Amino acid sequence: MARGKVQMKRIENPVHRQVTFCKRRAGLLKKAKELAVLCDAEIGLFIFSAHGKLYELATKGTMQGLIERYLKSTEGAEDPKEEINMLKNEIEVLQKGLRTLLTPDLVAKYAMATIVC
Amino acid sequence: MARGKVQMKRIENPVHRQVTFCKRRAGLLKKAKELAVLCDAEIGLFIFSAHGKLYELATKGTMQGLIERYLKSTEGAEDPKEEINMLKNEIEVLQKGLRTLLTPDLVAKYAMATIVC
DNA sequence: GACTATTTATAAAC
DNA sequence: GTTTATAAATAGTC
Repeated sequence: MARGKVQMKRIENPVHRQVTFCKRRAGLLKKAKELAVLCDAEIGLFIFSAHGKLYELATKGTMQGLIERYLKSTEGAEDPKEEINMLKNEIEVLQKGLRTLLTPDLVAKYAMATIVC
Repeated sequence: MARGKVQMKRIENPVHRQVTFCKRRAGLLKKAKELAVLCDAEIGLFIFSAHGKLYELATKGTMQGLIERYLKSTEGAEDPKEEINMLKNEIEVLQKGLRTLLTPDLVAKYAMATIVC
Protein backbone atom coordinates (compact mmCIF):
# COMPACT_ATOMS: atom_id res chain seq x y z
CA MET A 1 0.00 0.00 0.00
CA ALA A 2 2.87 2.24 0.03
CA ARG A 3 5.91 2.46 -2.14
CA GLY A 4 4.36 -0.07 -4.47
CA LYS A 5 1.05 -1.86 -4.75
CA VAL A 6 0.75 -5.22 -3.14
CA GLN A 7 -0.23 -8.34 -5.05
CA MET A 8 -3.01 -10.22 -3.34
CA LYS A 9 -1.22 -13.50 -2.95
CA ARG A 10 0.98 -15.18 -0.38
CA ILE A 11 4.19 -13.25 0.20
CA GLU A 12 6.90 -15.73 -0.62
CA ASN A 13 9.85 -14.05 1.11
CA PRO A 14 9.58 -15.28 4.70
CA VAL A 15 11.09 -12.13 6.19
CA HIS A 16 8.76 -9.84 4.28
CA ARG A 17 5.85 -12.11 5.16
CA GLN A 18 6.64 -12.00 8.86
CA VAL A 19 7.05 -8.22 8.87
CA THR A 20 3.81 -7.73 6.98
CA PHE A 21 2.05 -10.14 9.31
CA CYS A 22 3.05 -8.11 12.36
CA LYS A 23 2.11 -4.78 10.84
CA ARG A 24 -1.20 -5.84 9.35
CA ARG A 25 -2.21 -7.88 12.37
CA ALA A 26 -1.80 -4.78 14.51
CA GLY A 27 -3.77 -2.77 11.96
CA LEU A 28 -6.58 -5.29 11.83
CA LEU A 29 -6.94 -5.46 15.60
CA LYS A 30 -6.99 -1.67 15.77
CA LYS A 31 -9.68 -1.43 13.10
CA ALA A 32 -11.78 -4.04 14.88
CA LYS A 33 -11.60 -2.13 18.15
CA GLU A 34 -12.52 1.10 16.37
CA LEU A 35 -15.54 -0.45 14.70
CA ALA A 36 -16.73 -1.82 18.01
CA VAL A 37 -16.41 1.54 19.75
CA LEU A 38 -17.71 3.81 16.99
CA CYS A 39 -20.67 1.68 16.00
CA ASP A 40 -21.55 -0.10 19.20
CA ALA A 41 -20.81 -3.53 17.78
CA GLU A 42 -19.42 -6.63 19.43
CA ILE A 43 -16.55 -8.33 17.69
CA GLY A 44 -14.75 -11.60 18.10
CA LEU A 45 -11.54 -11.98 16.14
CA PHE A 46 -8.91 -14.65 16.25
CA ILE A 47 -5.87 -15.05 14.07
CA PHE A 48 -3.68 -18.11 13.77
CA SER A 49 -0.27 -17.33 12.34
CA ALA A 50 1.11 -19.71 9.75
CA HIS A 51 3.07 -21.27 12.58
CA GLY A 52 0.02 -21.74 14.76
CA LYS A 53 0.41 -18.89 17.20
CA LEU A 54 -2.88 -17.39 18.32
CA TYR A 55 -3.79 -13.70 18.51
CA GLU A 56 -7.25 -12.74 19.62
CA LEU A 57 -9.60 -9.91 20.39
CA ALA A 58 -13.00 -9.90 22.06
CA THR A 59 -14.47 -6.43 22.26
CA LYS A 60 -16.95 -7.41 24.95
CA GLY A 61 -16.57 -9.93 27.71
CA THR A 62 -14.56 -13.01 26.86
CA MET A 63 -14.02 -14.80 23.60
CA GLN A 64 -15.76 -17.82 25.09
CA GLY A 65 -18.78 -15.66 25.78
CA LEU A 66 -18.81 -14.26 22.26
CA ILE A 67 -18.38 -17.73 20.79
CA GLU A 68 -21.39 -18.91 22.75
CA ARG A 69 -23.40 -16.02 21.41
CA TYR A 70 -22.18 -16.82 17.91
CA LEU A 71 -23.16 -20.47 18.21
CA LYS A 72 -26.58 -19.55 19.54
CA SER A 73 -27.24 -17.11 16.75
CA THR A 74 -26.29 -19.64 14.09
CA GLU A 75 -27.83 -22.77 15.59
CA GLY A 76 -30.75 -24.23 13.72
CA ALA A 77 -29.63 -23.44 10.20
CA GLU A 78 -25.96 -24.16 10.36
CA ASP A 79 -25.13 -26.30 7.39
CA PRO A 80 -27.27 -24.69 4.68
CA LYS A 81 -26.28 -21.20 5.80
CA GLU A 82 -22.62 -22.07 5.85
CA GLU A 83 -22.76 -23.55 2.38
CA ILE A 84 -24.76 -20.67 1.00
CA ASN A 85 -22.26 -18.19 2.36
CA MET A 86 -19.34 -20.07 0.89
CA LEU A 87 -21.03 -20.22 -2.49
CA LYS A 88 -21.82 -16.53 -2.38
CA ASN A 89 -18.22 -15.76 -1.53
CA GLU A 90 -17.00 -17.84 -4.42
CA ILE A 91 -19.38 -16.10 -6.80
CA GLU A 92 -18.17 -12.74 -5.59
CA VAL A 93 -14.55 -13.67 -6.17
CA LEU A 94 -15.24 -15.04 -9.62
CA GLN A 95 -17.23 -12.01 -10.61
CA LYS A 96 -14.53 -9.63 -9.52
CA GLY A 97 -12.09 -11.63 -11.59
CA LEU A 98 -14.42 -11.48 -14.57
CA ARG A 99 -14.93 -7.74 -14.34
CA THR A 100 -11.24 -7.12 -14.65
CA LEU A 101 -11.19 -9.05 -17.92
CA LEU A 102 -14.41 -7.94 -19.57
CA THR A 103 -14.73 -4.84 -21.71
CA PRO A 104 -18.14 -3.17 -21.82
CA ASP A 105 -18.84 -4.45 -25.33
CA LEU A 106 -18.06 -7.99 -24.29
CA VAL A 107 -20.44 -7.62 -21.42
CA ALA A 108 -23.15 -6.43 -23.78
CA LYS A 109 -22.44 -9.20 -26.26
CA TYR A 110 -22.77 -11.98 -23.74
CA ALA A 111 -25.24 -10.28 -21.44
CA MET A 112 -23.02 -11.09 -18.51
CA ALA A 113 -24.58 -8.26 -16.59
CA THR A 114 -27.32 -10.66 -15.56
CA ILE A 115 -24.98 -13.29 -14.18
CA VAL A 116 -26.21 -12.49 -10.69
CA CYS A 117 -29.63 -13.42 -9.51
CA MET B 1 -10.64 9.45 8.54
CA ALA B 2 -11.38 11.82 5.83
CA ARG B 3 -12.77 15.32 5.80
CA GLY B 4 -12.21 15.48 9.50
CA LYS B 5 -10.64 13.29 12.13
CA VAL B 6 -12.84 10.83 13.91
CA GLN B 7 -13.29 10.81 17.66
CA MET B 8 -12.86 7.37 19.13
CA LYS B 9 -16.23 7.13 20.79
CA ARG B 10 -19.68 5.93 19.90
CA ILE B 11 -21.18 7.89 17.03
CA GLU B 12 -24.36 9.36 18.43
CA ASN B 13 -26.17 10.21 15.21
CA PRO B 14 -27.90 6.94 14.25
CA VAL B 15 -27.69 7.58 10.53
CA HIS B 16 -24.01 8.38 10.62
CA ARG B 17 -23.43 5.38 12.86
CA GLN B 18 -25.20 3.03 10.47
CA VAL B 19 -23.33 4.37 7.44
CA THR B 20 -20.01 4.11 9.22
CA PHE B 21 -20.86 0.61 10.38
CA CYS B 22 -21.47 -0.58 6.83
CA LYS B 23 -18.34 1.02 5.43
CA ARG B 24 -15.98 -0.01 8.19
CA ARG B 25 -17.41 -3.50 8.43
CA ALA B 26 -16.65 -3.98 4.74
CA GLY B 27 -13.18 -2.56 5.26
CA LEU B 28 -12.49 -4.81 8.22
CA LEU B 29 -13.58 -7.95 6.38
CA LYS B 30 -11.42 -6.97 3.42
CA LYS B 31 -8.38 -6.39 5.62
CA ALA B 32 -8.91 -9.73 7.32
CA LYS B 33 -9.05 -11.55 3.99
CA GLU B 34 -5.92 -9.77 2.82
CA LEU B 35 -3.98 -10.69 5.95
CA ALA B 36 -5.00 -14.32 5.56
CA VAL B 37 -3.91 -14.45 1.94
CA LEU B 38 -0.71 -12.42 2.16
CA CYS B 39 0.62 -14.01 5.32
CA ASP B 40 -0.82 -17.49 5.21
CA ALA B 41 -2.85 -16.98 8.36
CA GLU B 42 -6.21 -18.37 9.37
CA ILE B 43 -8.74 -15.91 10.65
CA GLY B 44 -12.08 -16.16 12.32
CA LEU B 45 -14.04 -12.94 12.63
CA PHE B 46 -17.58 -12.31 13.70
CA ILE B 47 -19.35 -9.05 14.19
CA PHE B 48 -22.64 -8.47 15.96
CA SER B 49 -24.25 -5.20 14.99
CA ALA B 50 -25.78 -3.13 17.76
CA HIS B 51 -29.09 -4.64 16.73
CA GLY B 52 -27.82 -8.19 16.93
CA LYS B 53 -27.29 -8.99 13.26
CA LEU B 54 -24.36 -11.29 12.64
CA TYR B 55 -21.63 -10.83 10.03
CA GLU B 56 -18.86 -13.37 9.84
CA LEU B 57 -15.73 -14.47 8.04
CA ALA B 58 -13.76 -17.68 8.27
CA THR B 59 -10.74 -17.63 6.00
CA LYS B 60 -10.35 -21.39 6.09
CA GLY B 61 -13.02 -24.02 6.32
CA THR B 62 -15.97 -23.15 8.48
CA MET B 63 -16.30 -20.89 11.49
CA GLN B 64 -17.23 -23.97 13.52
CA GLY B 65 -13.94 -25.56 12.53
CA LEU B 66 -11.96 -22.45 13.42
CA ILE B 67 -13.77 -22.14 16.74
CA GLU B 68 -12.85 -25.73 17.56
CA ARG B 69 -9.23 -24.97 16.77
CA TYR B 70 -9.41 -21.85 18.89
CA LEU B 71 -10.85 -23.74 21.85
CA LYS B 72 -8.20 -26.43 21.53
CA SER B 73 -5.37 -23.94 21.37
CA THR B 74 -6.59 -22.12 24.47
CA GLU B 75 -7.51 -25.10 26.62
CA GLY B 76 -4.92 -25.88 29.26
CA ALA B 77 -3.24 -22.54 28.71
CA GLU B 78 -5.44 -21.04 31.39
CA ASP B 79 -3.27 -22.39 34.18
CA PRO B 80 -2.34 -19.33 36.26
CA LYS B 81 0.93 -20.93 37.36
CA GLU B 82 1.95 -21.30 33.76
CA GLU B 83 1.29 -17.65 33.03
CA ILE B 84 3.05 -16.53 36.21
CA ASN B 85 6.12 -18.49 35.22
CA MET B 86 6.15 -16.99 31.75
CA LEU B 87 5.89 -13.48 33.16
CA LYS B 88 8.70 -14.17 35.62
CA ASN B 89 10.87 -15.41 32.81
CA GLU B 90 10.17 -12.29 30.81
CA ILE B 91 11.10 -10.09 33.75
CA GLU B 92 14.34 -11.97 34.17
CA VAL B 93 15.23 -11.49 30.52
CA LEU B 94 14.44 -7.79 30.67
CA GLN B 95 16.51 -7.36 33.80
CA LYS B 96 19.48 -9.04 32.23
CA GLY B 97 19.13 -6.63 29.34
CA LEU B 98 19.05 -3.71 31.78
CA ARG B 99 22.11 -4.86 33.64
CA THR B 100 24.16 -4.82 30.48
CA LEU B 101 23.31 -1.15 30.07
CA LEU B 102 23.67 0.04 33.62
CA THR B 103 26.97 1.02 35.11
CA PRO B 104 27.43 0.32 38.81
CA ASP B 105 27.17 3.98 39.69
CA LEU B 106 23.87 4.31 37.84
CA VAL B 107 22.56 1.30 39.71
CA ALA B 108 23.56 2.89 42.99
CA LYS B 109 22.08 6.22 42.04
CA TYR B 110 18.63 4.93 41.13
CA ALA B 111 18.59 1.84 43.28
CA MET B 112 17.46 -0.13 40.28
CA ALA B 113 18.58 -3.34 41.93
CA THR B 114 15.30 -3.42 43.81
CA ILE B 115 13.03 -2.88 40.82
CA VAL B 116 11.61 -6.39 41.21
CA CYS B 117 9.55 -7.48 44.13
C1' DG C 1 11.53 -0.49 15.26
C1' DA C 2 11.64 4.49 13.09
C1' DC C 3 10.93 6.99 8.59
C1' DT C 4 8.56 8.51 4.27
C1' DA C 5 6.40 7.96 -0.23
C1' DT C 6 2.36 6.04 -1.59
C1' DT C 7 -1.64 3.51 -1.50
C1' DT C 8 -5.94 2.68 0.83
C1' DA C 9 -9.72 3.63 3.66
C1' DT C 10 -13.21 6.55 4.60
C1' DA C 11 -16.05 11.07 6.48
C1' DA C 12 -18.66 14.32 4.46
C1' DA C 13 -21.15 15.82 0.94
C1' DC C 14 -23.79 14.60 -3.10
C1' DG D 1 -24.75 4.47 -4.04
C1' DT D 2 -20.79 8.02 -6.01
C1' DT D 3 -17.46 11.38 -5.46
C1' DT D 4 -13.74 13.79 -3.28
C1' DA D 5 -10.81 15.67 0.13
C1' DT D 6 -8.37 14.05 3.82
C1' DA D 7 -6.82 10.83 7.43
C1' DA D 8 -4.70 6.35 8.18
C1' DA D 9 -2.28 2.33 7.00
C1' DT D 10 1.60 0.47 5.33
C1' DA D 11 5.65 -1.32 1.69
C1' DG D 12 9.98 -0.39 1.11
C1' DT D 13 13.88 1.32 3.20
C1' DC D 14 17.39 2.37 6.56
